[in-house]
Amino acid sequence: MVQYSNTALDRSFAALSDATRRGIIDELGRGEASITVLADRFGMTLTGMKKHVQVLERAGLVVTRKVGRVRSCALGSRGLAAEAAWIEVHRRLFEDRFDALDEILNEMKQENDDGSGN
Amino acid sequence: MVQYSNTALDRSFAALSDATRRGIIDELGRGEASITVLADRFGMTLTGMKKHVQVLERAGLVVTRKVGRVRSCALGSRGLAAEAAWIEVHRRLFEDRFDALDEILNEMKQENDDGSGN
DNA sequence: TGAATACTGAACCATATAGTTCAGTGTTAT
DNA sequence: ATAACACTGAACTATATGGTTCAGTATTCA
Repeated sequence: MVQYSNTALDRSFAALSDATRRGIIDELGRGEASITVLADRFGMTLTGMKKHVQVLERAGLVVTRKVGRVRSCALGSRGLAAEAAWIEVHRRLFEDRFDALDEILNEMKQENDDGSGN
Repeated sequence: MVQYSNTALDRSFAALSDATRRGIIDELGRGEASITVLADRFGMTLTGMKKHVQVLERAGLVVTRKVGRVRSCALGSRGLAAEAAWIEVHRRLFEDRFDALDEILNEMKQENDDGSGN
C-alpha cells in the first residue's frame, strides 16, 4: 500500500483547475492589479474575486499586499517550476507507454509478415 | 469583461489536484492495472477507487475497458501535452515578471549609485 | 467632518470531492 | 449449479468550491 501526499501540488493544481483563476494569472502576467480591477475584468463581485485570489495565494502562485485601502495582487516568486517538473516527468510516462505499445504492435506485425501463421 | 472557459484544462488540472490520482498515473506508467489492484495499492475500497478512475477518465488522462469481470485501466493516448503547454507558457509569464522586477531594482540601484541624492 | 472607495467577514446556496457501506449484477472456476 | 470474484450503483457523510448578498471597517479625498 502506497502512501502519497503533496499538499503543495494538491493546492496548485486545484488552483489551476478553474478558468477564472487561470485568467487571473494571465492578467497578473501583464502587471499588478487590485481586487476591484480583477473583479471588474471577470464580471464578478469583490467577495467572489477575493476568494479566487485567496485560493491562488494559498497555492503560492500569487502574493498580495495591502497598500492603503487597496490590495495589490501579483504573481508569486515561486512560479510554476514544481508543477512543470511533475508534468514533464509524467508526460514521459505516457509517451513510454505508447512507445511500448508501438513495439508490441510492430512485433505482432512482424509475426504476421513472416508467414509462420502462428 | 473577459470570458474564459476551457473545460478540458479544468478537468485535467482538477484530476491532478489529488495525490491518489497522481499516484494512479505513476502506477499506470508501469503498466495496465485493474480497479482491484489499484484499490489494494492505495488502501481504498473498490468503490472509492472506481470514482478516482472515473475522474481521470473524464479528464481524458486514463482509458479503461472491461475484459470479462475485470476493468483494465491504462494511461490515455491524449497524454499531458495540453497541460504542459499551458504551464510552459505561463511559467514564462512568471519569469518575465521577475525579470521586470530585476530591471526596476537595477534602475533604483543605479539612481542610488550616481550620487544625485534624489 | 463626512462621503465615497476598497476591501472584508459572515451567512447562505448549489454542486463537486473523497470517502464510506450495503446490496446488487455479471463472470469465472469448480 | 454454485461459490467466489470483480465490479457497479445508490445512498449517505463531511468538506471544499464558486458564487451570491448584506453589513460592516478602514482609507482617502473634498
